[in-house]
Amino acid sequence: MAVHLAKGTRDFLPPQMRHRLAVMDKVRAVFERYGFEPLGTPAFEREETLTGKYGDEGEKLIYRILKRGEGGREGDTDLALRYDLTVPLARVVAMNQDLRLPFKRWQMAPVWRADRPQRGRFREFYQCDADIVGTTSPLADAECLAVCSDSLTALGFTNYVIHLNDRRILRSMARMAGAHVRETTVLTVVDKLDKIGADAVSAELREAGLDDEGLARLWSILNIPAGHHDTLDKLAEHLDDEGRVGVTVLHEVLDLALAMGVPAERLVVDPTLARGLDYYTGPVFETVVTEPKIGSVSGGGRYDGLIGMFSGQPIPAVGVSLGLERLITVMEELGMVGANTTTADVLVTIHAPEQRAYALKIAATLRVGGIRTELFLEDKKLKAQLKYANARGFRWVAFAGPDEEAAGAVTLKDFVGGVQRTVSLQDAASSIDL
RNA sequence: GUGAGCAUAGCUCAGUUGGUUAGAGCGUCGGAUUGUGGUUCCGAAGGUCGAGGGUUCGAUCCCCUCUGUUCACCCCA
Repeated sequence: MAVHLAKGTRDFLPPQMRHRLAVMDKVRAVFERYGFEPLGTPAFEREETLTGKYGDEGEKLIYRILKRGEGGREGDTDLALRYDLTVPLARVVAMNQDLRLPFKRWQMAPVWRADRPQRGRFREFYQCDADIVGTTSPLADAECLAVCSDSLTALGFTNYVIHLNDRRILRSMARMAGAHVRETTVLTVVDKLDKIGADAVSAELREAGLDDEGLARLWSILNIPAGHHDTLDKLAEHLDDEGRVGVTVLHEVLDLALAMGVPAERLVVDPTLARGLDYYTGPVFETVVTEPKIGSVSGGGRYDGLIGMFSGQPIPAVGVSLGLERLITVMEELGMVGANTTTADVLVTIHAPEQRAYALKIAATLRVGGIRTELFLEDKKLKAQLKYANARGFRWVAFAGPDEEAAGAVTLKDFVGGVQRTVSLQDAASSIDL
């Protein structure tokens, strides 16, 4: 029994797989409702495609693939598993400059990260992405927020909040705190605010080299309560020119998202939201659910410089990514998962070896009639076959003994009402109402 | 990369202050007369008590190492 899964990976048995597919179907329906088109890319990319895009922390988590042959034995790598779906998209856009812009694509696929697994975190997980390439219009940013909100609503979530900020606001904020301190240091510490509290944040920042004046300026910004335009107005008073550009853009994105139907209480401007990925340049956002505490279920933002890293031609883009397993973990905890049902609706029994040919005919007839039909594959008593049907969650059982066969009929039993009736073979499919 | 906990049947867990045949519930399989499920009853299969080493007359139980796993930090979906 020394058989194990690779760390951070999982099998999905039929009940889980059904649920995953149902979730993906709902999200995909939302993506397509907004006009996003499907895209597929390889599981692995050339190493240099992925490196230098995610920042130091992210880069460490990239799975690299050894070279085939001699180089591999020496530890050389030249390929890497995709870390997200955004960088591969940027590569696709750079390689297909005849794409008509704006290009809107969705993609749902596994990505891999060499992380230490824990609750809601895996080494292989699915991202559900929707991105808009080729426009700087804040309409695109707002649409990503709307898609995110609609997806969560479609899945039945009611307790999520999308936190919105802007990379330029964050940069400006760090600058106001003290130009001599590294921006990322400030943002990393600030990001921990809700976890470790204000005092600990101050202590860490002072340790990082912030003086009292800088700290005071920083806190006057961080203490601005999360909200809507009021938050942005106050932010503008404390930031420099670049920060105010971010503020202006967020005013617009916020208005547009609300106009697109994102509920006001599900969207909030949050000056403390920082995002780690290097490639973001403008608005950034992250969705958290208030009930089970489990990181974020979705994240995204604008990355106007990424595609240019591949093609030299700067092409703006913005996108949102939903984490499938995060969504599912939350849904499971909240009891949002539906009942477990079999794939087929009807089980056709084989009454006795003499009726086997007739049973096959029944199954074939039902299938032609569009009914999802499973045939019992073993030689067992009717009782055992019914037990099987019940245990597996079939709603209907079809059986035919010598009497039915002689009459060209079939008996259909509905487990729900416990009633059964015998109908002609032609009428069988239409007699099953689900 | 850092820290802590856990590891007994397919699953969830008991248990032995170290002592002859390690238990339960659920699940699985079979049975309760002739062509009928869910409930009930009866029965069966299934464990080298994570792996290796040590202490001991004797270890599933104590010690060490390893592996797996969970949770937290970092970071993130």
